[in-house]
Amino acid sequence: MKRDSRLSSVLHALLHMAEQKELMTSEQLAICMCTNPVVVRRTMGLLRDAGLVTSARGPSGGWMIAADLEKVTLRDLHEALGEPAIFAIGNRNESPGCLVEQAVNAALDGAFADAEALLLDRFAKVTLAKLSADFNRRHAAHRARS
Amino acid sequence: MKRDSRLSSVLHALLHMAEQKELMTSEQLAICMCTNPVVVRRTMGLLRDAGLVTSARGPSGGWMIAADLEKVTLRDLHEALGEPAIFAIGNRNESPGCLVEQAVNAALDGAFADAEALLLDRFAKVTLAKLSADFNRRHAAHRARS
DNA sequence: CTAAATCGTAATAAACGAAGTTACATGAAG
DNA sequence: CTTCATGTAACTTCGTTTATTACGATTTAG
Repeated sequence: MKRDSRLSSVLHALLHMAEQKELMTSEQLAICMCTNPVVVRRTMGLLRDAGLVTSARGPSGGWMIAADLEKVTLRDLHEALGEPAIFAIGNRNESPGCLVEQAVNAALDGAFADAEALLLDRFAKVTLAKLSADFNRRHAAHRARS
Repeated sequence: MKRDSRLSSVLHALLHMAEQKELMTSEQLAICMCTNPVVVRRTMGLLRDAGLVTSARGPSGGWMIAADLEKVTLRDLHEALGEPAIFAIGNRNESPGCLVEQAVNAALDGAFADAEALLLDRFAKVTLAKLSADFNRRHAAHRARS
């Protein structure tokens, strides 16, 4: 099953943007996200709609973070992306009248709901600022080694 | 995103098999799983490899549950199906050398691992016997209403 | 005002995986 | 031996996601 890696991708982009604190074009972001400019605009456009970044057109245009790094969490990003489905496994739900199916669905749905709640809770606890700090820690360690 | 509903499907099939305690052919199971016989053999074959069901060829052949309903859990079924990916969201993991990516992955991986552990734990607590009992409860309630 | 750079977005193509289908081989029952 | 059912390989179909193309809209520089 193919995974949706947009959350991972926009995090990558946002941290890069946080580092250099300047406008970055879709083209530049496309390179660091291993994709192409149109896909970047499509994805970053969702973040813009959520007020997390701003975009500017024309020469010297590009993308910039518009929110407080301390306040933006992974959950905010997940929501900005349209809350894509979390699970790759799910119910069949093709015969809702079947009592067997109802019993099966009841058992599975409860477990999935709990796991989803846990995941979203974890997401809500990670801010961009924490990730940025983590990156800087790694960066310092990396420089110290070399 | 398209979901893998095989776990749901085989549960449906197994509960039907548990009800009638007789051999069921791939054709019969295909009908109650809303699919076709070849897909049933493919999927049930995985359960057979795990020792959960047996198959018999020839006239009067078919599929039968081979394990104790009290002992088989959803987790066993999940494993028998090859432990398919649980999450539809994941890391990009295309530039493992990038320190930004490492920071992002570390944050996401921890959250996913915990949610997965919770889900599998819940799966391990649901036996086929419990599901069957739940079905019978619903069945009784349904008959009482009509 | 014009030219160049950049985003915005629709339309289309390509890629991929899952499921469905066909075909035929294998084995068991009577 | 004939029939019925599974076993499995090969192929096709389908749906979704991502990539690409194309062009419009907007902004800056000179």
